[in-house]
Amino acid sequence: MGKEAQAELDKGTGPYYKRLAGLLMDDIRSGRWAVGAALPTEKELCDTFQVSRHTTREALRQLEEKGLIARRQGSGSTVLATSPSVRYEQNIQTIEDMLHHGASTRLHVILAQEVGADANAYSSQISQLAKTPCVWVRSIRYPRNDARPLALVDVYVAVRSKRQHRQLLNVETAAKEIVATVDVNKIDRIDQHFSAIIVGPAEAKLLHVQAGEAVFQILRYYFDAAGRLMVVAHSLYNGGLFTYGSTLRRS
Amino acid sequence: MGKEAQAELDKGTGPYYKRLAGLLMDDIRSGRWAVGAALPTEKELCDTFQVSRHTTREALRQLEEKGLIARRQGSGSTVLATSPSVRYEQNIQTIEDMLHHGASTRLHVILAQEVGADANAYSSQISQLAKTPCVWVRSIRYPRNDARPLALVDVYVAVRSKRQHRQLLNVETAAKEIVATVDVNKIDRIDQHFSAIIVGPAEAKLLHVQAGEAVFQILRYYFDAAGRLMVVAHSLYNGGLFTYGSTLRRS
DNA sequence: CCTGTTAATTTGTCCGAACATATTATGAGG
DNA sequence: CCTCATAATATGTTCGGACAAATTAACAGG
Repeated sequence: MGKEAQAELDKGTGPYYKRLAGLLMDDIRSGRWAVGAALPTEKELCDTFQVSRHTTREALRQLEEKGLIARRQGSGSTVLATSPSVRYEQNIQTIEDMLHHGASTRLHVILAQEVGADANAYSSQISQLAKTPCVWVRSIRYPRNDARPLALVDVYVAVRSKRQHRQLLNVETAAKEIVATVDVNKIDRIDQHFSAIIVGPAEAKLLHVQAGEAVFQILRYYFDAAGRLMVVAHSLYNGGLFTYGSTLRRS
Repeated sequence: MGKEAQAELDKGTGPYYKRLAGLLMDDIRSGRWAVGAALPTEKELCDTFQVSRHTTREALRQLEEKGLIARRQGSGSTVLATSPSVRYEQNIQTIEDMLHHGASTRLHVILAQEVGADANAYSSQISQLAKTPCVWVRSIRYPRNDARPLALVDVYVAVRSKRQHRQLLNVETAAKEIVATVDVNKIDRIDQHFSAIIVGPAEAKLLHVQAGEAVFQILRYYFDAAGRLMVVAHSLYNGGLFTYGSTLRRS
């Protein structure tokens, strides 16, 4: 029985574990094992292909890295997908990096207060999803060497500690506290929504643009590893001064 | 000499290879080995920490996966970075996925022609960067069940084969050919630029919106694995009908 | 001094074995 | 029939050894 399988491996080129991984990928793609179904055990693969457990495990590791299978100690391996998902990744060191705000801009907090769940859609989402009080911090972002406002940023933070609460309500320390909350090391997932809208009169005044101008709106939801909504950030960028750029690389 | 190092390992908890990986990460972060410098060889690590080569290799594999070191057969391991870069990734199956255009929209090509390097900024970039002829395909994207145009899409394709050239210049087949060119399996990097602008009269007419409305502009550059610019796509979305959303996950 | 060959070094691949740990199946007892 | 302890199963961790393949260092010859 294992004779033919072993011959199959010998046909290929390169390391055995890669050949085995390739064969298993072909089998998965062709539907030999459905998504959710169990793969043969390591021992069975060893016997079938006449290779050591080390080689088998190395092959399975390849499949795992490609996101094709999941392995569970004591249980076995199951098929997750029939073809490797193509992933593009964004490399960032800080959230500020992502927003392209480094030392080149400065943030001026103009308002920091606690809001109820009925204040607006964002605060209600925070209150409902995070089940904590919500603090609203409004600030204006200016480019360095330019007096014209770059963006109006409304941040809604789910308060998780007394200290955080105190820092957020202080106009002097709110910005720093937000950056600490939206630390890359704490944030697991970011949902982003980009759109173009015509600015309303109130926001236009704050952005120093004429009502009826185009503004670039970014709405971001920050979640931690536990899936808890930490922060909602609503930014309105002066359309003429700002474009958002990002690079996605295949991983 | 190795006694203290071994004791260091025994202090921790969990598998040895993880402890060793942790110790090495600490050392790298603290600058014990500068970026670009060589790590101790596997044998040296084995002797120092009194573990088998398998354990050492597993630890080094962890560092490699985090992008902290590079390993080269015959040469050794060198430090790439002092701290793991935080990476957020976007999972997509097709580029259409990324654009949130599935079966829910249809594309109508209205123009397909070859353009010179002097036609506009995009075609000149194509011609200069890709050093090939450039075909310009203009199309309108409609939502299903809606006659109002969703977007005006100008695509500039670097022509790389006679067949591709023929397909692109045919209004019937251009769309399909573009999708084939911008296949996820061929595209290695995507540069994106988002902005909000006030639509000009010509584009407004095509989008069936009033001049002076806000439109959402996305400019995308698609590069293949060799770093060659394959396609430039310039999209103008009806601001009222479209928002672009994406989810970034930590990897 | 430069060059091409050889030897030493270093990581990559592969095998065999053993025990640890998590999960699942079994079965006795209520 | 349900529950809980036990056994069987499967992956995880770790050791030891051996050879392959790539790189680098040493060296002899021109």
